[in-house]
Amino acid sequence: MSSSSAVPAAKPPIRDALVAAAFRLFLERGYEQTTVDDIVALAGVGRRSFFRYFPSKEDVVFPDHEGCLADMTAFLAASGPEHEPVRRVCDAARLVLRMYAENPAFSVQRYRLTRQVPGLRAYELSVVWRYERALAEYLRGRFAGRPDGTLRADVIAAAVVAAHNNALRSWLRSDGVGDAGAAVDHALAYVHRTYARPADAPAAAAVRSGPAGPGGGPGPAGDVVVLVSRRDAPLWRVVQELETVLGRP
Amino acid sequence: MSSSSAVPAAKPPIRDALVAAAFRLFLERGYEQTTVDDIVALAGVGRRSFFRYFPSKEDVVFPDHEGCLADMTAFLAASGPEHEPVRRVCDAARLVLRMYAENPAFSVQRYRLTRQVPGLRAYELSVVWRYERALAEYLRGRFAGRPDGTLRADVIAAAVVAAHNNALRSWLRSDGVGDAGAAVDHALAYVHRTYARPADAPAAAAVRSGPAGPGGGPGPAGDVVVLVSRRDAPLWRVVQELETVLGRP
DNA sequence: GCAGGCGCGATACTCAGTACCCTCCGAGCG
DNA sequence: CGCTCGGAGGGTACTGAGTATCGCGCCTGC
Repeated sequence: MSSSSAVPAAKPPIRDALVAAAFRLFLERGYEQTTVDDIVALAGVGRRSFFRYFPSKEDVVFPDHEGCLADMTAFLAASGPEHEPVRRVCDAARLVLRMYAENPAFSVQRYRLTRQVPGLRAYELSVVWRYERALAEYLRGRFAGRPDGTLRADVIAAAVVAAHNNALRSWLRSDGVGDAGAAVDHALAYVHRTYARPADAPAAAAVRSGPAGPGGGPGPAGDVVVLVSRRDAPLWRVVQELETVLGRP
Repeated sequence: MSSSSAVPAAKPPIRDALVAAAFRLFLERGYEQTTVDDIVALAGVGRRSFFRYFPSKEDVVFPDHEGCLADMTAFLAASGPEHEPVRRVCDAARLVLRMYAENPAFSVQRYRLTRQVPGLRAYELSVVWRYERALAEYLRGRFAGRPDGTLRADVIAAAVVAAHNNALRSWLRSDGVGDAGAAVDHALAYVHRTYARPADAPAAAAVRSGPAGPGGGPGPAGDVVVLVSRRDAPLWRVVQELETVLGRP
C-alpha cells in the first residue's frame, strides 16, 4: 500500500540488514548457535532472500571481500610494464588492509569470530587463497619466460600474503589500536627487500674461492668465498665473475 | 584369533573399505553426486560407522594427512638447536611429498578431484594451513627474540609451503611421471637460498682495504676490495653488500 | 491501464552431521 | 555357568544448510 511504515527504514538494502542482524546474533549467542532462520527472522525478510544475497551462511561474515578481490584484480590488470612487479603486489595487498581499516570495530569483531569458529577459519582460508592466487597469477605473467618464473611467482605471492596477514592479525589482536598501515608497510618492506632485485641485476666479477686455499672445488654450502676486486671495477663485472665461480644462474 | 592376530596391529578395518568405496564412487559419478549413504552401502557398513572414522565427508578424501601432520609435528619437535631452522622446515616439508609419492596413482586421482570440486579445494586449504602453521610455530620458536621473529617465521613458512606445493602440483599435473623429489628439492633450494642466513651472520661482509693499509678512508680508484661471503649466500645479497661498501647505487 | 518482469516469500525436499539407543561379542567375575 | 560390563558397530530420528519450485505483489514500459 501507500503506507511506507511497514518498510524498514528508507532502504538500506536487505543485504545490509542481513549482515547487521547476523552479526548481532553471532555476537549474542555465537555463530553455530545461530540459524539462518534466526537471522532472517530478525532482519524481517524471507529465508530465501538470505541465500539470494549470500551463497552460504559463511559468506555473510565476509560481505565485502568479493568486492575487494575485484578491486585487487582490477588494480593488477591496470598495471603496466613500468611497475616493478614485487612492489606492485605489495601495493595490491595494501588494498585488503585498507578494507579492514575502513571499519576497525567490525573487523575486530569478525576476527574474534573467525578465531573461535573452525568453519569460519576454513572459509577465510579460501578467501585468502583467492587473493593469493590473484597476486600469483599477476606475477606469473610478469615473470613469464624467466627461469623458475612460476615458482618465484607462487613463492613471492605467498610471502606477501603471509607478511600482510602477520601484520594485519597483530593489529586485529590488539583490538584495532595503533597504526595498521605502518605495521603492514613494515612487514611488506621485509618481503620487498627480500625479493625485489635491483632491476635485472646485471652481473659480474673476479673471484677466488675455497674454504682454505686453492684446489677447493665447489665446496658444500657453508664454506666461504673470498673475492678480491679492484675498487673501480664495474659492479656488473664483479657479479658476472661471482656467478661464474659460484656456478649459479 | 586364527588369521593374522597380532603384530601389524591388524590395521585395515572398515576404514580402508570406506576409502576404497568412496573413491570408486567419486571417480564413477563425481564427489557431489555421491552421498554418504551410497558409500556406506557399497562398503557394506552402517552409516554411523562412516562418521566414526571420518568426521566429515571431505575427510575421506584425505585419509592420510592427519598422520602426516603428526609426523611433521614430531619431526619438528625432535629438532635440536644444531639444526639450521630453514633447512629443517624444508626437510619437514619433504615429509609431505614423501606421503604423496608413496602412492602416485592415488595422489593423482585425488588431485583431479580436488581440482574440480570447490568444497574439496577449500578443505585442502585447511589441511595445508595446518602444515604451514606447524612450520611457522617451529620457526617462531627458533626465531624467538630476533627482531621481527614472528614475521620472518610466518613468511618463511609460507614460502616453503608455496614452493613445495608448486613443485608437487606440477608433478601431479603431469600424472605423477618424473622425479617429484628432484622438483621439490629444486623449489625448496630456491627458498633456502633466499632465507637461510649463515647462522646469524650477515650474508656477506666486505672489507675495504687499501694499498696504504688500514685507516685509509674511501680510497681512490685502484685500491682493492676484499669480500668474504658464504658460498650459499644469495647472490643478490652479496651484491647488496658490495653496493653498500662501495657506496654505489 | 494493462502486460510482463522480477524481487521476494512460502513450501517442500535432499543430504550432511548429530544424538540416542539398540545389539552383538568377548572378557572378567560371581 | 551365567551374569555383567564395556566397547564396537548398526539403526532411527532429528536439526539445519542449501536447493527447487511456485505464487504473489510491485514497479516499469508500452
